[in-house]
Amino acid sequence: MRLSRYFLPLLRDDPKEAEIVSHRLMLRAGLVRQSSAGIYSWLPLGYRVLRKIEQIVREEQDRAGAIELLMPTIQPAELWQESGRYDDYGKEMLRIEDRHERQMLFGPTNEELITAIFRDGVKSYKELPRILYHIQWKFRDEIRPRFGVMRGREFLMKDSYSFDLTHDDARKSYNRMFVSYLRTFARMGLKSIPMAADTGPIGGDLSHEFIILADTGESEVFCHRDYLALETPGADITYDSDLTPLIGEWTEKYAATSEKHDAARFEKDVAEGDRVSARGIEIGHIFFFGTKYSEAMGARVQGPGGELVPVQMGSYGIGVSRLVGAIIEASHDDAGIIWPKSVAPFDVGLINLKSGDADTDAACDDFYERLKAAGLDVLYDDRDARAGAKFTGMDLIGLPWQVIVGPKGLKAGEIELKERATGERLSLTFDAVLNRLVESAQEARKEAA
RNA sequence: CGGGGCAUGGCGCAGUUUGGUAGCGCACCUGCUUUGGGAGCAGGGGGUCGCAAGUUCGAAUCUUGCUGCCCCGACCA
Repeated sequence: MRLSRYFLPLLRDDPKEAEIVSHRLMLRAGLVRQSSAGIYSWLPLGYRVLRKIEQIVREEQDRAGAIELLMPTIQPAELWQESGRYDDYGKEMLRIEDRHERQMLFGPTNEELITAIFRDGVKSYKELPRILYHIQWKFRDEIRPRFGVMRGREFLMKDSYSFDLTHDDARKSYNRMFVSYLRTFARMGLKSIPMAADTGPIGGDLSHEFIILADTGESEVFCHRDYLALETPGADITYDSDLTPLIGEWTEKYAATSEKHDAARFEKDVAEGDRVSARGIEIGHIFFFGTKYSEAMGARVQGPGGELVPVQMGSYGIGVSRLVGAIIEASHDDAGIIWPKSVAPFDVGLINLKSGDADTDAACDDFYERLKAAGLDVLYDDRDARAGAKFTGMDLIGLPWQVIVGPKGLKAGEIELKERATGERLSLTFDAVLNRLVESAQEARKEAA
């Protein structure tokens, strides 16, 4: 993409409403614009990141055996009256009346709708287990939206729902999602820690929040230091195998959010030097809630003995749009964002240091085509702007690699390759730069596979 | 929802105390000179000062009401 033809409104100054770093950088780097409190438009660059994150989530859901579908944003009130949550949910639910004066709502979550779909489609235990998921916009009319997309009112969420015949089977589904979450976040360069959590209005008795540590996190969290060094399961994980030992490894030591925190136990079970108390950002939350909805809504199947039993259910959420902010919180410096390669909006930024100079233009145009032909996503800064402005802008938007082409280097047949994360700059030939970038892309693909 | 604050061009701000017809920096447009980490000079475009009512010869400025947004707290992917 040529920057001269792109839509990338950068801000030089910090907008005053943005308090935390991810929010500031998202506005400055032209990722989002606020529409109203807690509601954002995703500008082209931000939308690219959002889609990359969404795709990783999707791939790891699919790998874990979940099946994608798509439910609507607008739901009928009756379903929620069936489950009893129409009244329970309170003002956080945006209620809407259609032209026939029918009560509707903008879905804050989808347990009711998915339970209704499942109940109407599945009658036998032979069709279990199933995990269904979708990635769809949700609306929760938060009392106080803040922190940009981290606590918006409208947000993109991946929500999965598991259906099983028995409690034991349901636990297996829970474990699948547990492991897939570890992998999902690791692929985005995030070190997530599963923590015992409250179930809140979703209900149920088994729940983990997936937390990344960050000073700007909304909640206080406590855990054993060992979790920070635990290795994420690889792509070769077999979801059909017994995941219990793996789950054990990730849950045996102390880890809890403030709601579930037990200071006495923390001090007893964890040696002083191993105690981590920090702030954290919740990026995923999984629940097992048994028959809470299937009972209320009559989602029953026939078991092997012909008996009619309510299905055992769980639900599993990932805040996709929140992750954009969370990743920036975890990966930035004074100059701007540092995107992990897996979610970067473009693989590489190509900087023409002297637009208008025939030789430099020709070299850049040619290399731009070569990079694209090699399968790389390139943002080519071909604007007629000064070098300094281009450097600053490119650092701000945080693409993993920068290729810097100017008349001085060209005389020696060399261009520069700069790695955003380390700041390391190398003078290399065009071919060497191309090779390195292709290698980097291949490595990234290998990590994903 | 309780407490606090803000609203003036795309962004950041001054002007409001003491009413006189809107200004600065950046960004944007034109030209010239520049050109490897946010250039210089000159010229230029863009704002019914959040909305409404009131006071006044005259309101960004005073009064009243409303709205939007931000921050702290309780609640939440």
